[in-house]
Amino acid sequence: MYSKFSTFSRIIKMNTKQLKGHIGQIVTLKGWVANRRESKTVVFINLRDGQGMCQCILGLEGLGEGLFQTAKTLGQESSISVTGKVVEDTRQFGGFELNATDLKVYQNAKDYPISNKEHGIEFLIDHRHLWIRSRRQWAIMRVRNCITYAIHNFFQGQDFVQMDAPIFTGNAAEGTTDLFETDYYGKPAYLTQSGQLYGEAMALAMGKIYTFGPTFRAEKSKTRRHLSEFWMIEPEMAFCDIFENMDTIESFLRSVVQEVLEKCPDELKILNRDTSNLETVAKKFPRLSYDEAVEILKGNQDVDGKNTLLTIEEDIKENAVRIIEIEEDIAQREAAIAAGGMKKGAINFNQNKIDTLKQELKQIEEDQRNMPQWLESARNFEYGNDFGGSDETVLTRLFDCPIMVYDWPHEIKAFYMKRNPDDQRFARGVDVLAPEGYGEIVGGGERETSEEWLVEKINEHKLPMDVFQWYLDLRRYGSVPHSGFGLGLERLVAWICKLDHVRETIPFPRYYGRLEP
RNA sequence: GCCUUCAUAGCUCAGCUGGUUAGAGCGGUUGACUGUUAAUCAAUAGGUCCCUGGUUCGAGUCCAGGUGAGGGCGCCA
Repeated sequence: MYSKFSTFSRIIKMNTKQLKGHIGQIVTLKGWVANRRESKTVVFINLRDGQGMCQCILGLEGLGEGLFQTAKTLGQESSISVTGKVVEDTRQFGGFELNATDLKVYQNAKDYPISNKEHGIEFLIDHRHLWIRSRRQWAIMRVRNCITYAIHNFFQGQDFVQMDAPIFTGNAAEGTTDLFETDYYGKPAYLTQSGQLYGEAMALAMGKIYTFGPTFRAEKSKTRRHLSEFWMIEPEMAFCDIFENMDTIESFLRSVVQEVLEKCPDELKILNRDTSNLETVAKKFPRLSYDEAVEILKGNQDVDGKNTLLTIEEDIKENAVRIIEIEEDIAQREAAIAAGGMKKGAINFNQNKIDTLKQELKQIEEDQRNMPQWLESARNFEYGNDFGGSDETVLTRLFDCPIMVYDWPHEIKAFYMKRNPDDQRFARGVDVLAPEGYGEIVGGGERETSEEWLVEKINEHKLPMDVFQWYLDLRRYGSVPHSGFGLGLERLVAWICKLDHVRETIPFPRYYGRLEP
């Protein structure tokens, strides 16, 4: 309010999140036209400014003839500034609207490509630079931001030191996955697939550390769970065994989810997220050994009186019933439209309903094609193998919160995993599987401490010994029990927002075949 | 790499066992309407039916190959 220009002092610049407490005052909002409707003497504009939304009433009376005519021509996503009086209106998103007395147009945009109608994924991804402006994407990006903040919050609050691991690496560390090769001053270098080995070194320097950085994998995966470039959080803790590690993972995930629930209720509402499926993180996460998990997966052991295979079979039957329902619904609506005599508004409504139903139908039909294969895979699961994506979905079907699977056959885990001293068949790895079909969001474990064992494993995996000499130094000088894990940020965002694809969790996704925009 | 589904207007989709001039809704444009939430109502413009070849009197529709996309498996977070 401090201004030597008394004539300007009554006008306050602010964003749409700050309107509360300014009812009756004249304020200025700057933003973009998200939507516009008009009648003879009034134009309604949904103004978005990145913080939120506010409906602005641009009336002939308040603006005068000239500005009112301008307001009528504004296209979607025009950039404007509106001055007016703040009025409470509980019907509006945010609870307020602005009665305009002045309008400034930065640019009158024409033919904005993304309409309020539904679009296909290919079109939207091609327009990702604009798509991120839309309501749903706005909500996702804000949840992602909240999650990022909550992650730092958790670790910083527990005296972890954040470190940045190198992105260029000289060797394919774990040897398994396909890496992106680049030219590094004439030598081949690879984009990192994990900062873990460097994290271990840093943990022995700092006690507790976490990395938060990009990760690159050149896997030609075409699934809703994979990206070529994604962000991973990798904590590493000295003097920590697998059970303390699991305790940390559990309180970490619980803390992040609860912070999102607390800080992003509006965003989760926009996403139609049923938050009761997130509140379950308050419960103790079930911890299953690999052996137990296999028994449940194969249907030999029930959980709370429910059987995995029978439950999936029931899901398939329910889907079949739903398909018939949808087909009948569509047929009825199409017949009603074809019969004629329907008002245009009613036709429009039914047409939209048909579109939505068809979308749902496509999705269910796809599930129906895939689910029998999942059942087959679960039934024929061979003890000793790693779980596949579908096995994770089948296994987690019976749980409503994340579960932890630990003590895996050592042959299928990375060379640096510690053997269970009580049973040499197993390595002390742990995977966290999210509910609702999201699968593995965390992979981690306790690390091998013995130089001798590590050398044996490196040879067994046929990895080049020379590049691991620095890593073996960590076992030569003050080796201690230590553990850590890796969390896939995008998979966590996808689960918390309940998205059907990780590509919506990151501003500009990079995945097989996609490099633009 | 394997399996599977698909490609028609700017967008989302119909188009049946091959048959005259290619259909709807949304969006665009023009007009009507004091309060709308993807407003409503009327009029109007808008097409290389992904590409190449084949079958046929006749192909958006059938067949073969190609290209592009969605999804599942493998691999993984």
